[in-house]
Amino acid sequence: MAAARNRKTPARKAAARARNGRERILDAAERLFAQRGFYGVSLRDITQSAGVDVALVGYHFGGKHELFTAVFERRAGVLNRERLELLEEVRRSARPGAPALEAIISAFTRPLLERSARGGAGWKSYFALVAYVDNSPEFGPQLMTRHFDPLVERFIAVMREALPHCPPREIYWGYQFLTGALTLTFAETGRIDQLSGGLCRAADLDGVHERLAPYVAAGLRALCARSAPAVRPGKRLERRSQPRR
Amino acid sequence: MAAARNRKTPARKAAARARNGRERILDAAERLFAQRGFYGVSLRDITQSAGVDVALVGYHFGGKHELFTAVFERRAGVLNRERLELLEEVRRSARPGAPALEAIISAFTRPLLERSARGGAGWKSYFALVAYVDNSPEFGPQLMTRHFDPLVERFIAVMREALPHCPPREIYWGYQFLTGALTLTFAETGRIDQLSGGLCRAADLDGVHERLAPYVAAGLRALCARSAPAVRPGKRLERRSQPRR
DNA sequence: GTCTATAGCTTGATAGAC
DNA sequence: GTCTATCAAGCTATAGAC
Repeated sequence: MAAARNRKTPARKAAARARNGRERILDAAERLFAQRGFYGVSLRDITQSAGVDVALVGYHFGGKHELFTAVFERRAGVLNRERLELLEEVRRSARPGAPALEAIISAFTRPLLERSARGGAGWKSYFALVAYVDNSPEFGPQLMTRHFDPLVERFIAVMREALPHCPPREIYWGYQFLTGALTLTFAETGRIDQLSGGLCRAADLDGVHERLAPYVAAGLRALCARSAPAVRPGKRLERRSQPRR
Repeated sequence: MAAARNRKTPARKAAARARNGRERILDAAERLFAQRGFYGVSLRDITQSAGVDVALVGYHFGGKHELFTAVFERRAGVLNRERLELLEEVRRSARPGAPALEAIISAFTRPLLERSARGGAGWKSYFALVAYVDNSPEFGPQLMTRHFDPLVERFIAVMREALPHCPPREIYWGYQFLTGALTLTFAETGRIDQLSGGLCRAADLDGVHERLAPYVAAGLRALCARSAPAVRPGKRLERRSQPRR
């Protein structure tokens, strides 16, 4: 046990091989689930693509559902840690005031778009899978809620600081519109390429990143203004002064 | 042939039964495909739920893929006709100027949200199915493009009239964000209910309707302002005058 | 138009050898 | 940890009776 630290003992070799087998199944599953959803892929498709035997899925994960969950969980932690750090950084550098809405939204989206653009094929697939899950009545409520909502709550809390006079309800709606726009982007169906005659490319995630924050920030401000007209200092607010029609 | 107009001849009875069988398959397929996607549902699930035999699918539609397409096509026509009418109405009442952005967006979304809210269970399922298809790398590019993009092009053309100084590229991106927000809304996964602690309800489509147009309009204007700073009359535009940082 | 019956595959899971 | 072998169940599609 004390002998070789950096030589591959049989135990270490076995462990390495195990990790490889397991990871290769996860990689293949990630890619295929992202393309055709949970039911559109068989365990045989996955293990064949991974170059291992079907029975390994049972050994490593239990069953198909557990494999799906494992794929979804694998990258969620890394992602959320970074996003939380970024959020705290944005808060710190804005002190003692509240951060700008654009900075908050950018901290929310940048780690995702950055990885989808330059993190490699695995990350690209992962986000397409998130798009699938987020829009699925079957998996969305369970998986998104469990793995992303704790983080989302933090972001929304900071958004409320940035929009102190805005009813929280408006911020939740604004967040839902944001996440819808974001997940459709991740799906990268290429529809916008065709629609725009090549003027926009679905794969241009940098383009999305620079546009999404101003778009969403302006949208949120419009929702707030709509439900809580700005109170001008020095003038007491007049309620119910809107025209009837 | 000339005899009974309002009595059910054998031929009429058979035709009625046929339409019922066919329509019942379509209804059941619509509901189930919306819940679990194309691969998550078997023809047996569908025909059992419709109370007919599996073989009828082959007779009426050919195969599973054709059934899926038929479900998707069935309501697209009605929808697009109404939306086009609404768009023309909005244009007419704005003449000789261009319509307000909010009015254009509302004409785009209202027929959808209205039917999803009050059109019955079939329509509700249909829009959840659209959410599935729009986010699917497999079906989206084909079905959305074919059945909705011709209409979308009309809407975008009018948006360009409403934003004459905005680069078309920005309008396409703005549209993609709109459609992402809209389709996630249709999926009605209930995630926002839980996230907001009941403050917002996914099923509150009237709430979405009144918020989506101002949100998207403000977002679009922000995108335009960003790339083409407003030219104030009486002052020639200064290009590249933005601060470096 | 509708059903029965069935052909021919593929599916997820698992017992057991190595 | 990995594979071989096998299972019962479910799948789509279709030929043919009514």
